[in-house]
Amino acid sequence: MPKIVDHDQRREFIARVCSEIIAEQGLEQATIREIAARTGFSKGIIEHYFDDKDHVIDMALAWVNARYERRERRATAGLHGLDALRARLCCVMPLTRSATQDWKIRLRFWSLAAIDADLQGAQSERLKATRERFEHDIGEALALGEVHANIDIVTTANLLTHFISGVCCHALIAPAFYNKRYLKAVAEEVVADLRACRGPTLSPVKAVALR
Amino acid sequence: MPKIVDHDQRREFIARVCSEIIAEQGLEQATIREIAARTGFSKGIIEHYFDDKDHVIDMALAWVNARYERRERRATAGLHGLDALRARLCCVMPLTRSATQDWKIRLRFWSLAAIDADLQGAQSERLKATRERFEHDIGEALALGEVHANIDIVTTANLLTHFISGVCCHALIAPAFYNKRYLKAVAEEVVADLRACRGPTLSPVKAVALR
Amino acid sequence: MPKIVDHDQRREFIARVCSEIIAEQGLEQATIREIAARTGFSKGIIEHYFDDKDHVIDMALAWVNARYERRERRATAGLHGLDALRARLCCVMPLTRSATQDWKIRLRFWSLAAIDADLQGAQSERLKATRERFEHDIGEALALGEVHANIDIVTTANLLTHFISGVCCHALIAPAFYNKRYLKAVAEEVVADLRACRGPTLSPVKAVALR
Amino acid sequence: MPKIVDHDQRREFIARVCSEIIAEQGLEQATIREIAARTGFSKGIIEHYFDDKDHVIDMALAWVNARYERRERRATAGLHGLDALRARLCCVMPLTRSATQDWKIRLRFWSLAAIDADLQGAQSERLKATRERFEHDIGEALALGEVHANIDIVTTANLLTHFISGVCCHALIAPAFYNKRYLKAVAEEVVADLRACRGPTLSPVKAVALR
DNA sequence: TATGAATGAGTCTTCATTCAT
DNA sequence: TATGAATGAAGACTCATTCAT
Repeated sequence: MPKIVDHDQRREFIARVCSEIIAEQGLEQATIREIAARTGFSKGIIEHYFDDKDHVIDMALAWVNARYERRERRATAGLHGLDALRARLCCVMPLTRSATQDWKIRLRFWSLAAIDADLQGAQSERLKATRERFEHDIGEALALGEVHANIDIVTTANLLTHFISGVCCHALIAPAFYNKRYLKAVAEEVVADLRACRGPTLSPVKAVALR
Repeated sequence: MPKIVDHDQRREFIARVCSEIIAEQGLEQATIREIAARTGFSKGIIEHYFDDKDHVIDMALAWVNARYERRERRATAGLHGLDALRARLCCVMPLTRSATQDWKIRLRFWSLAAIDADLQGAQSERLKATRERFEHDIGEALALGEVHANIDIVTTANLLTHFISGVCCHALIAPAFYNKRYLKAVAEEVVADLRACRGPTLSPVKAVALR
Repeated sequence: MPKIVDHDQRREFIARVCSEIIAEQGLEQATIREIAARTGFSKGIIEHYFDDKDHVIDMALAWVNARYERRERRATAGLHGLDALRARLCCVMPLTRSATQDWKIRLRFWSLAAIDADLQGAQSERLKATRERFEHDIGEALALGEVHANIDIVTTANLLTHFISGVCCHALIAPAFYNKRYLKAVAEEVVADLRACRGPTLSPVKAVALR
Repeated sequence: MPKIVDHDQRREFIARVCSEIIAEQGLEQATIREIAARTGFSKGIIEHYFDDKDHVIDMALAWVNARYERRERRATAGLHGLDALRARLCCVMPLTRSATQDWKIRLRFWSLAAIDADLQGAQSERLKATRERFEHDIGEALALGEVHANIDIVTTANLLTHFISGVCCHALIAPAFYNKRYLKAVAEEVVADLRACRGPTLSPVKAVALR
């Protein structure tokens, strides 16, 4: 019998390494050669566990998504309403190495989906899922009386996703300016504004605190 | 006697064609061969006018930016305050073919800048310039008494850039959901909210109109 | 105590599967991987029973030849003279799935032997064996008085092999034109011509029947 | 201006070299690398003149066919009837280096067509063209009174192609036995038999001469 | 006996770049 | 000024083979 190898585990390892390459060096640098070099395997072994390169990339993307969801579940466990929302925002924002990697990868696939309609479905789904988690939190907040009774949950969640995506993108391309302190303050203010029943973002009048 | 050729004009032409390739087929498809094919020039001519491929890409990006600024100047000419802001928002949003191309290209370079610190400077600068134009509009709006006297101009402009970047990204990757009607409504509501002195986005209470 | 395995039986099985791959997909598709997949064995098992891939191919060819001879023996059992010859012709012609497979494989090895003198010996031998079986039939026909007394057995057999090889090749590459009906008619006419003591093929004068 | 290169001439050169590789080493050895090595060009230059490898192979095959037709036209120029037929037979048979190369290549493509219906069309056409040239010769022979008035031209030509293909195949795989002397004798006898109005092959009674 | 993990050579292809003309 | 001929490196992928278990 040959060496016993857990295929799923081995695939997950390779997918993880691949995701790191994508995050650090870009999708184009995630070549079979580079993946082999960083995993310590030979080139041929990649084909042994995957159908082809696309399969590796797909698995890498899936692994990143799974890691994110695991992290988010852990971060929001036991929390409800605006507390859960705050945790969720902090989890998605590039405040940790993992979350930053996520955004680097996400941005690359967004840029692909923007020019390839075939890829829009998956990204669209993920966007929708994020919005629905926000809706869930806001719905709970409404039930808990944390936000104004007339709040429009779906629209608020939608606007929230826009705002968060934007600030995260900006944090990636101008990290010196939109640093972690800034992101945390944004998250806090978003929640505070929702609590004050104004909207999913900062009030321009009292937003001085952010600067 | 050599043929008289307007270097700048020819470079601009090549840069424009290159930008179209990037927007339509992606940065990776913007090969010397493809650029030569679509310009009708020979391969050698490309590097005759440019140092190397990177130079062509850089010029293409510069050309796109220049085109955008020209378009924005024209759209906001003669306008002030919130009127100028509204025009500016509609100009940046992917409501036209040009603006959509801009975003496809922008997203690709954002995804590059996210993993390459050397590229962040330029993107950061452009982000700052956008914010400052928003600040300019809001400042005028303040002077005109269109917005609340206590508004924090810089922060408001910042948040506005986040929000707009996010909604535009989403419009690119889920164009069926975040379509032009949606974008226009968002622009209108943003301006209305500012006028109502609440913030750079929709009020969750009355946001029903968007759905 | 190791599992008891009939080596020869297993080798024959693998060789047979290999021959099917060659006939259906071509020699180049007869890879270790494909053989393993279609036998249900692991890749390693193949070389456990064979020295290397060439060995498998050789055995596959031998198996095909053995199958053919078995079939021919059965088809001609109890027959003599021109009756045996007719049966032999019908047996070698691509009238059945097996015989068609034989020719597909034969043609491939002919094309190899044509450029590799090392392979000509085996093919030459097989050609000679076929000719000798034809000689045997014609010799019997002569003894039975079925053909002209002055017939040159060796030459007639030789010409017969040429003719049959040619028509079979053509049937393989233009099966719509040279179909089974055509082949059967050819076989009948060949025998009839021999009986009429003219030669191993059709008389051009009365050959209308074939059309 | 770059070095002036006649593309067609360069392509023909490469195609010819490719056809030589196929004839000498086999279709599988006709790799880009080998073609580059034997032409003296770098690998990339092949792509410069051809779309891809298949294009090279196609051109090589076309070149071989064109060379054959040129040779046949030259060999039969000014000849008619059985004289033309004799010349044609001697031209197609592997009596020269070129004709032998033709058959090595032909055999390989026959072996491909045998398992790939998509390739049968072209081979079928070529077979038909050969048969029609034979028909033409026999038709002339008929008009000249060289053959029996009742001869069935189409069938005779068909049988002739079968016979010739067979003997040529055999000459390729058993060249020691079916050597040039043998082939020439076969050609002579075929013509003699036709003239004697028996059939497109040797009479078994007097065929002793061949041995 | 049997498995399949692992390797590395070889395939086609694409591409940026150099340079002679 | 302009062309495109030519090169070589790097990409994904396939495969026979070796070998530890």
